[in-house]
Amino acid sequence: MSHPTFRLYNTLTHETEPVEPIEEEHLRFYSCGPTVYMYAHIGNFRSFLTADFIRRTAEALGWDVTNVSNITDVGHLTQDDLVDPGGEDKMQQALEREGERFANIYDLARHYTGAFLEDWRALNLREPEVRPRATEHVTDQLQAVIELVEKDHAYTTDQGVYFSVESFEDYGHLSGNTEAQQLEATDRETVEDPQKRDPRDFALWKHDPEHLMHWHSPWGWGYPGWHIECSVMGMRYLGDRFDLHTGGEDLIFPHHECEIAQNQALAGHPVVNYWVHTRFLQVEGEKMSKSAGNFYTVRDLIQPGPDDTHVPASIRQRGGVDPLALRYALMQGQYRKPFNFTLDTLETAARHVRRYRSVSEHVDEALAEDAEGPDPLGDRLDAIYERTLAAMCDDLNTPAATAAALEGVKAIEQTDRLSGAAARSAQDWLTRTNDLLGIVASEFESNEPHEASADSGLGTAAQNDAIEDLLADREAARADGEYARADAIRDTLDALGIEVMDRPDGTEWRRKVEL
RNA sequence: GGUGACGUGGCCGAGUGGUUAGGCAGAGGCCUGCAAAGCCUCCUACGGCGGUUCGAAUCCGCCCGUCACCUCCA
Repeated sequence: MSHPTFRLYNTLTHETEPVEPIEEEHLRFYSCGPTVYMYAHIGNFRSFLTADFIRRTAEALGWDVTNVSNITDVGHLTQDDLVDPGGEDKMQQALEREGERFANIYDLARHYTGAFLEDWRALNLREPEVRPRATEHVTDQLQAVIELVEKDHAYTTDQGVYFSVESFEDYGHLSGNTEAQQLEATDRETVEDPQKRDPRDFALWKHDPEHLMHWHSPWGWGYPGWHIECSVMGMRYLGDRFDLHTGGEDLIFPHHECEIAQNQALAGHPVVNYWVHTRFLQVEGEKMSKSAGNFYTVRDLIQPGPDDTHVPASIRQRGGVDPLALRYALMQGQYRKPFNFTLDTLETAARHVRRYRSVSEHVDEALAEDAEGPDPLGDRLDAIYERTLAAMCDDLNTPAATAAALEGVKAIEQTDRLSGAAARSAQDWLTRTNDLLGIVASEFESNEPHEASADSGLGTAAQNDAIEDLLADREAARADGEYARADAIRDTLDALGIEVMDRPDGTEWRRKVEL
C-alpha cells in the first residue's frame, strides 16, 4: 500500500515540506522538554503532543523513530543573556515558595520530574528513546563551551562565558530577529555586564559559586547557560546531523536561535533540517494565566484535589476527567494554529472518547461470539484509516484526523450485528487508529493503578452492585406496568450521574460525562 | 517599533480555483410505556475593499482585527 507523503511546516523555511529523513525510513528528532519546577500545564502538553504525533505518524508509515526529549532540571536565570549572579532562577524561587515540601533543589526537581512522567503516561504519550537530564550532562556542556572558546565563537568575562553572535553570520535566520539594535532597544531593568561585546551575545556559562546548583569549571564554580544543554544533548544522542527539532513557539527566539548558532559553530555545518513549533493555546478565549483563573495543569483536570478551587466544580466533583478526553480535546486544534481550549471542547471530547470505548467493548463481545456472517466493514474502515493517516501526514492535521476516525466509529455503531469477520476488521481498525492517534485506549494502564473515575466506565464493585440492584427493581416495576415507580428509580440513578438506556436487547447504563 | 502566525455559519474547527467537511448546540422525525442513547432530515458561512479569472473562502494587493515572540515561559 502506498502511503501519503508526510509533510510538516518548517519554521526555518516558512514552508510545509516533505519530511525526508537523513537515514532512510528512520526519523531522528529532538524535543525540548520541560523545566521541572512546577506541574506541567495543558499548554506544555499541547507541545509535547505534537512530538508524539510526529512519532506516531512516522511509525504508521513504517519508519523507525529515535526521539530524544530532555528534562531541564537546572534552574536557569530569568534573563539568560546576562550573567547576573544576584538573580534568582525559577527553580530556586519554587524552592523558596515550597520550602516546606522539599529538602533541597534536587528534591524539588525529582518530585516534579516524577509528576511530569506520570502526566506523560496518563495522556498516552509514547516514551522517547532517550530522556536525558541536563544535570547529568554538565560535563558535556562544559566541553562544548571550552570548544566554542577555542574556536573563537565564545569569550570570557569576569562573570562568565558568552557566545559571540557576531561570529555566526546566520544568527537571526530562524526568528527573523536579525537586527542587533532591536535587542538593544528592549527595556532592560537588569544590570548589563559591561564586558559583554554585543547585546545579542548570550551566556554559555555563568560564574556563580553561590548558585544552588553549581559545578566546577575552568572559570570557577558556576552553572551552564540554558541554550547549551539542548545543543549538547541533541548532538550527543543524535549525532551532528539529525532530522527535526520540536518545541513551543516561544522557543523560536531566543532558545532555538541560539541553539542553531551553537550547533553550527560546534559542528561546522547545519545540524537540524526541520524546526517544528507548536503555538500557544488559549483557554476560554484568553491567555492562560493564574491571574485570569484559567490556568490548568494536567493534573488539575485529570485528578483535581478538593482545594483546587480554580478548577470548575463540575470537574472536581467527579474526580477529574478522563485523561484521554483531555488528549482528545487538545487535538481539536492543529498544532500550528491558535487554539482556544474550552471546557465545552473538553466535554465533547469526553463523549467521543467514551464512544470509542463503548464501540471497543461491543467489538470485544462480538469477537467472543464470533458469529457467522459477512464483513461489510473491512474495506470501509480501511478507507477511513487511509484518510486519517493522510490527515496526519498533512502537517499533523489532528482535527481532520479525528473527524475522519469518528466516521469509523459510526460505521461500526451502524452495523446491526457484528459478525466475527466484521468484528475482526473493527478490532484491527481500532488498533491501528489507536496506534496513530492514541485516543481509544491507554497504552500504559497496566503500569499505573488507575483509580476508578466517573467516566472510565469503571467504579467500585460495591457501587456497581447497588446500581444493578436499582436497575433490577426498575425492570420489575416496568414489567408490572408500574411506570411511576420505574421512572422514580431512573431519577434516582440520574441524580447519581447514571444514564439508563433501554435498548431492544435489554437495559444498559453508563456514567454521564457532563462537566 | 521589529518579527511571525492567524481571521470560515450560534460555537469549535476542516477545506488552496468550480462539486457536502465533521463535531457541538438548535429544529423536526424514527425508535421507546415515557425517556435516554442511537439513527435520519434540516440549519450553508467564509473580516473589509480592490484586482486576476468564465468562475475565488481558495491566487495577488491594500486595509481592519486577533494572537504570539522580541524579557522566563510549551
